Amino acid sequence: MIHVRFSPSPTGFLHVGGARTALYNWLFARHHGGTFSLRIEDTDRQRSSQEFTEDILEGIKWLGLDWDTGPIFQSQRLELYNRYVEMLLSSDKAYHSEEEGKKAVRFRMPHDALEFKDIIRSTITFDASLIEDFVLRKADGFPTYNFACMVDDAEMRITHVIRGDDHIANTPKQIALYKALGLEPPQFAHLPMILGEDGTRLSKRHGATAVKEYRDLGYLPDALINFIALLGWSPGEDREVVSREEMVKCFTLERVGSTSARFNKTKLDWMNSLYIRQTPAGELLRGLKPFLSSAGVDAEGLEESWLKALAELYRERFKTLQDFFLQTSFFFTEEVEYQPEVVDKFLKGEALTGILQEVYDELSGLEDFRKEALEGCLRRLVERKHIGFGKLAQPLRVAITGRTVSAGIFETMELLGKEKTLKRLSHCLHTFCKAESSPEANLPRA
RNA sequence: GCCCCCAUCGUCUAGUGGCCCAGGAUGCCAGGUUCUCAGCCUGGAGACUGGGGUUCAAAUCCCCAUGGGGGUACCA
Repeated sequence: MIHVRFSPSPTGFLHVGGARTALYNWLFARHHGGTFSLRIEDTDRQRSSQEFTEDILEGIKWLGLDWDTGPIFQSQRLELYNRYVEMLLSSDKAYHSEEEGKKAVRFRMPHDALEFKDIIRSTITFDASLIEDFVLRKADGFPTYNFACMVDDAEMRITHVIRGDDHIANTPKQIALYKALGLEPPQFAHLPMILGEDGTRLSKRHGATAVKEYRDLGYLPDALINFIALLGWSPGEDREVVSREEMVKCFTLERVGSTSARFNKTKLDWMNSLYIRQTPAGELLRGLKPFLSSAGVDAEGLEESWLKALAELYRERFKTLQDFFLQTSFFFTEEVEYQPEVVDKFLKGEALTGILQEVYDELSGLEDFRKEALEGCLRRLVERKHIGFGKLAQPLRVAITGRTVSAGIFETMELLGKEKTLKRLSHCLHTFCKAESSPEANLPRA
C-alpha cells in the first residue's frame, strides 16, 4: 500500500509550486489506490501562522484535492520527536551542544558516502563528510525540519516522498537519520521547481503566485489543475487537455520531467477559456455570480434563464470569470457611457443619423424582439438602403452597447430587451446626431 | 567559495541510438468564415547551449565548458 503526504509549512500562502506538489502527491496516491495525507510543518514558531494554515487548507480544498488523513500538526507532536531524540541520544548517535548560550541536540552525522535513487532523476551522490552535525532539537524544544520530517514520514509509513527539488540537499541528512534508527527510508521523487515568467524563483514580484489569487481572478480550479499538471508532467501522445479522472488514470512519476518550468500565464488563460467553453451553463453561472455580486450586480435578483442565456452568448469570449463582467457590464446598467473617439467614428454623420433613425422606427414597431425577427427586420432594411450590413451593425452596436466589440448584434439586442435598446438608440439620436441633422424630423417619435 | 540538480521552438513539452533535416500545444504572423470581437478552419515563421568523444548511426550515451536553478541556518 502506497502512502504519500503533502507537508507544507504555514509560513506563506499556498502558491502554485506547492499546489503542484500537492497535486502530484494526490494523483500518485489516487492512481495507485494509496493514501494521501496532510501534515502541517509548523515547527518554526516565529514564522508559522494560523492564517497561512487556513489559506493552505482552503486552497487545497478549492483545487478539489481531498485527503485521507490529517491535517496533523507537528507542533502538537513534540512528545513523539522527543522520544526519537532520546533514542538517538542513548545510542550516542546524537549529543547535546551549546552555542551562544543555546542548548540544542545535534545529530552525529556519519562520514560515509551517501547515495540515493531519485525516481525522477538519476542516482544522486553526496559526500557526507561535507555535511555538518545538524541540529535535531532546537533550544526552544521544537524539532528542526529534517528531523521532524523524517520522524513523521516513518511514523506515517510514508512510502514515497514527493517534494520540491529544493529538498534534494536535505535528503542525505534524512537518510542518515533513517539508518541511525535502523529504519528503511522511503523512496524519493524530487520535482523540478516552477519558476516565474522570467526564469527566476517565484516570488511576489511575479504577480499572482498564490492559488487563491487565481481563484479571485476568476480561474476555474479544473483549468488551474490541468495547467499546473502540465508544468513538469506530460500524459504523452500529444495530449494536453486532460480531465482529473484521466490524469488519475495515467499519472506516473516516470512521466514527470526533470527540468524546471516557467509559469506561463498566457497559456493558463487559454486553458481557462477552454474550460469555460466546456462548462455547462448552469455550472458556469454558479461560478459567475460571486463575480457579478462583487461588481455590484444583484445577481440573485436577475432572471436565471436570462443570465444563463447571457453566459451562453459570451462563453467563447471571456478568459476568466472576472472578465465576463468586464465584457457584459452594459447589460447590467441603465445608461451606457460613450467614449468621444467612438462617438466621432461611429455615431456622427448625416447618412448615419438617417439610418439609425430608421432602425429606431423599425424596431419600435416590432412586436417580436427575438433575434430571428430582429435579423429579418434589419436585413430587409439594409437591403432597401443598398448598404452593407456592416455599415449598420457597427453604429448600432456602439449605440446600444457603448463599445465597438460585443457578441452578435441580434442576440445582444434580444437579451438587452426592446426597452433598453430603444432607449439607448433614442439617447444617441438626441445627443450625438442632433446637431448634424434637421431639427425635428429625425428625432425619435417615441 | 564549496556541494547538488538541470539543459529541445519565446513558453509548456513529445522524443529513452536509427521511425527526427525533430512532433504537439500556446503565443506570434498571414488567409478564410463574418455585423465587430471572440471562436472555429487553413497556412507560416520558430528549437536539440557550445566543444570534444563513443558508435555504422546521437536530440538521445560519456567527458569538459557555459548557462540556469537549488543548497550551504537552532527556516522549511
